[in-house]
Amino acid sequence: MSQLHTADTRDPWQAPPVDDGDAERFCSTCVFGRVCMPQGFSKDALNRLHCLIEHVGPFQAGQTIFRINDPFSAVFSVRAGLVKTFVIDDKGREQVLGFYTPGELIGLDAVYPSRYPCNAVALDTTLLCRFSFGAMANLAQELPGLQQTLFQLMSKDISAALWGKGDYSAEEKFAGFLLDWGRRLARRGFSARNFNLPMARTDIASFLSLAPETVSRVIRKLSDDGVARFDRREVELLKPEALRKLASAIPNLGLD
Amino acid sequence: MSQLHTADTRDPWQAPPVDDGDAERFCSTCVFGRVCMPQGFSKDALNRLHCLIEHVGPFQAGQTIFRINDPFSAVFSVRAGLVKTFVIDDKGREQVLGFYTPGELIGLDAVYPSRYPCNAVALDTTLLCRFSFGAMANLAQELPGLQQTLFQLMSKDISAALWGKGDYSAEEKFAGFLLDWGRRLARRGFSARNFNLPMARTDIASFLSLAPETVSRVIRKLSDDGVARFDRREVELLKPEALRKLASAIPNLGLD
DNA sequence: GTTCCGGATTGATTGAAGTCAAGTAGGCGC
DNA sequence: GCGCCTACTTGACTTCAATCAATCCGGAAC
Repeated sequence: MSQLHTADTRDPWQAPPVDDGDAERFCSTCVFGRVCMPQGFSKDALNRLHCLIEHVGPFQAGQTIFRINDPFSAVFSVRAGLVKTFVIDDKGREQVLGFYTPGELIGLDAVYPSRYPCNAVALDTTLLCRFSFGAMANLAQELPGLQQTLFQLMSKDISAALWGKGDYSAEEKFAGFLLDWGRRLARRGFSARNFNLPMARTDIASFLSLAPETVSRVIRKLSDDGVARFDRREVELLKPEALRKLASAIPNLGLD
Repeated sequence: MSQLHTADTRDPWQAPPVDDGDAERFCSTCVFGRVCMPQGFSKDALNRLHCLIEHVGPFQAGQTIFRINDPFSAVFSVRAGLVKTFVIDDKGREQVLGFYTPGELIGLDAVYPSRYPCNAVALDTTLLCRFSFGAMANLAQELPGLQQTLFQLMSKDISAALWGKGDYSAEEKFAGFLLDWGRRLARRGFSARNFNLPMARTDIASFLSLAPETVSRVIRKLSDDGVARFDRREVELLKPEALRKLASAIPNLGLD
């Protein structure tokens, strides 16, 4: 593939590393923020750390970041955009495992089998930071803080994976999803009341193990009840308390 | 509480550390086996490692090992017996999160919040190894192999937590559960065809997000179809292939 | 503007599993 | 042995969400 394509269609993996001076803007909300940003680590360590981080992208909506069974070598932090991970079951139906918004980390579940256990695709124009896991682990050998960060991130992912286990009504699941999404955006300084649900209804439905029609009906019901206002993919939570009450059936498993 | 009770009712936490020379028997199947057993580590490291491992128990069936929100300091490896972890939702209903059979590790999901995110109780007379996580992490700082083991175990737990996510029929879920349980027993050298399901039907039901009645009916159906034979809690898989076909709907997410 | 298309919504019907209620069977203490 | 208690099973009925089928709507291309 030629390098002379437009920026939008070139192979995202071939994009040159960029230093666009946006560390403040992006890295401050990244889960690795405290690792990458110059505080607490020696200049030497930081230099080595920066050598093992690579900016990749942009990926356009629909482009694959990794495929199930690809050999594992790196985890990815979302800098901008949106990523979903999913598997395909034996009947060809897609099961969405997670959505990743800027600041969140993808791929820690691939460490053990040394292969990615799922597929990851961009749902929107997406920029990523690629962290070589082997190099990270080596560095963690010398930096207790980094080791601890990795342990914590992985531990958190266990709890996150357990989220929603149990049989809950469609309304409870969706309420929990809305609140969770708002909370994650709020971490980056956005409103937790007024936000965008940038993924397709079908993907939300798959993630919650519901039919798209059911999601539609739940949205209708929440609108009718005045609990939230939906306009296309925009959401405004009018009665967060009502949502919290609905979602309270779902245990939180140590997620903040 | 007096130390003069019978062995069976004394506080399990007060049991003195034992060196019953059973390392070969128990530790060889433990997930930490290669860590605890003298291979690849210096004598010094091993001594320090053994200092941070404590044998606890026996816990009798029904006894609590830790409670949700207890401050986290250690992970536990099951030496003998059976443990279940669970949370209680806001309506007082129990959601079982996992069962742990000898050789398996409990508590890695507690690292991040530094509190246990669930309860753990013994379902049978249970012996545990208690590993101080802080001490482990310190040691991992010097032993790359130990650090890698911890990363792998945590990564595996992420995939394990994701198991069964998706909407599957009661029969598919139960078939997957049977095969998974057999596989885990097989790791310890037991038969994967002929084994015991030592937990209550209610607990299996909760784990699979089914009603106990539904589990009963699925068992009945599998019996009628000649797929497996059930006698009380004993199981014999007569047509493992049929089970595998049923369970094939559930993606395996990198579990062996 | 008009057309086309895919995602989203709505309605009608079905079906799998939950609930409720009753009955059975082991295991244990006496 | 007997009774009791708990776990499990079975049957009848209900319900929530899936499925099937028909629109609807908004955005992109022309």
